[in-house]
Amino acid sequence: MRPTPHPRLPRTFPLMRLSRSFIPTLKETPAEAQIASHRLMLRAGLVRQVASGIYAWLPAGLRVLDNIATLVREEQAAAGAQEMLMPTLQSADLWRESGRYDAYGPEMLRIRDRHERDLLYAPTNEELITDLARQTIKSYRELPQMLYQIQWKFRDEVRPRFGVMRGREFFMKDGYSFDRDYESAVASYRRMMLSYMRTFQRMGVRAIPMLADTGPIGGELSHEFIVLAPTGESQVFYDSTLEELDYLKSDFSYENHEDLAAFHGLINSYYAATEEKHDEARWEAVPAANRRSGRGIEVGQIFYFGTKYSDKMNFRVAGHDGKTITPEMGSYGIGVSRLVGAIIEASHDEAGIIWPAAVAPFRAAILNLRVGDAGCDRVCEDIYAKFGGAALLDDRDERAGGKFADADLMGHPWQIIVGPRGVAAGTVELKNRATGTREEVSVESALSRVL
RNA sequence: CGGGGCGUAGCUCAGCCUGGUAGAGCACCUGCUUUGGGAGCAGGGGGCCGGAGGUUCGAAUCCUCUCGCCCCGACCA
Repeated sequence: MRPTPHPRLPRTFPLMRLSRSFIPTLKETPAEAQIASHRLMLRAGLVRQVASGIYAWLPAGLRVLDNIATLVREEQAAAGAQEMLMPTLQSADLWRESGRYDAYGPEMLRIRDRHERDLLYAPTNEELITDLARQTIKSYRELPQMLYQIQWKFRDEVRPRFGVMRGREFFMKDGYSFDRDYESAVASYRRMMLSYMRTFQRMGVRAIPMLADTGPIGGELSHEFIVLAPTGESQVFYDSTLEELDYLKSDFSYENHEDLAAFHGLINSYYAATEEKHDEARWEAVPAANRRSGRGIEVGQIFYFGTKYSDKMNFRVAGHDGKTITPEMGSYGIGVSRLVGAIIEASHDEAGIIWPAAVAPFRAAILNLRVGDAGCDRVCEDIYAKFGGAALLDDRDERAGGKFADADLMGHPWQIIVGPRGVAAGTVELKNRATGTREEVSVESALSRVL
């Protein structure tokens, strides 16, 4: 049988038979993992730690990473952002221009090549993107521009922890806007914010936008997007209405400035703040039933920073009247690898992960409870072929209990359980991981429910 | 970077105090029995006891140094 591409994945995977797969699940919890998502990622065979804060992504984990990245790409495209790819290793000279080479501190990983030139492993890319923009963009008529990449970054954290959520190497979408003036920059900012809300909603997590500290620039043009997780870096407070808003059904247009302003106003009309910006008086004004508080992990952040980099790096273009103007910039991040951990923190139980369908490595697991039984094998292969790579077939010569436990652990949204009893009756059992519901259904009905 | 802890089989750990040449459970391999929520019996493979140096007739065990990992704090896309 020829490999079939996963319908949603940019990568082509081979068919996934568990008996032939590299998905090393662990019955026991590795000693180094303390929190749920870290434990479950190791146990479900998604990642293996290579060094402190650095992980190898195994086949199932890579699928999740890809699914998240695909959702990000689709929503970035919808908002008009263009994807590109920047190098991880960069010359220190660019960073000396902005002054950040010295300002950044020991979190920046510095490297020296054979010619004794200073390099660094980029933790973010304002310098590089500004350099590319200034080489190319000469007129206000070439603005606005919205560019992004999804690339590995490195921050040499003093103390990496919580697995992939606070690692040193991380996979992140970083985007940058260039605009001719403040008004246009604000529209770019709001456009990204709307795109973020749609992106997170499609992933099956509710990331709450919170006003972040904007430093000397001020205004309401920096937000952090936070998912509740016990291991979060800050205490957060918000109005639960922010969990209910449906941005996918809303018809805010990316092109219409009034729509964008209305959207921004809607978000800011509900209370949401981290510990540092918490305001007791405003909190008291939130209806008691709507108050939500807890630890929160940041999965995205956006900010407008005006001409901070364009000015320092001498990025100028010709304006409408022929005079020189300095483009206004913003930057926009989504922690793709961090989201894998954050989603698990938000969606798991005693038995394992509960994947939201949009990011699950496999839509379903097909459990063959009696490998070698002609009927079971035939039904399983039939179902499996129809999934075209989107399902995982557990064809291992294992006991039923072990298959159930692994399927629960790996968190597939659906389990299609094929046993001799059902096969004789022409049915399979369909289990929903999230609700735990199991029902006897025909093969056709199982397929139509899951596919 | 301050404080604490841990490195022994793929995983979880015992052994270390009181030195005598390496263990358990799970996993893995073979056979038989079993077969719908991590089976049973029998047999088997697998460890430079993180690394280096020292003390000793003898070191997983004692001493020194070193590397790695984890936890608390400060920090944190």
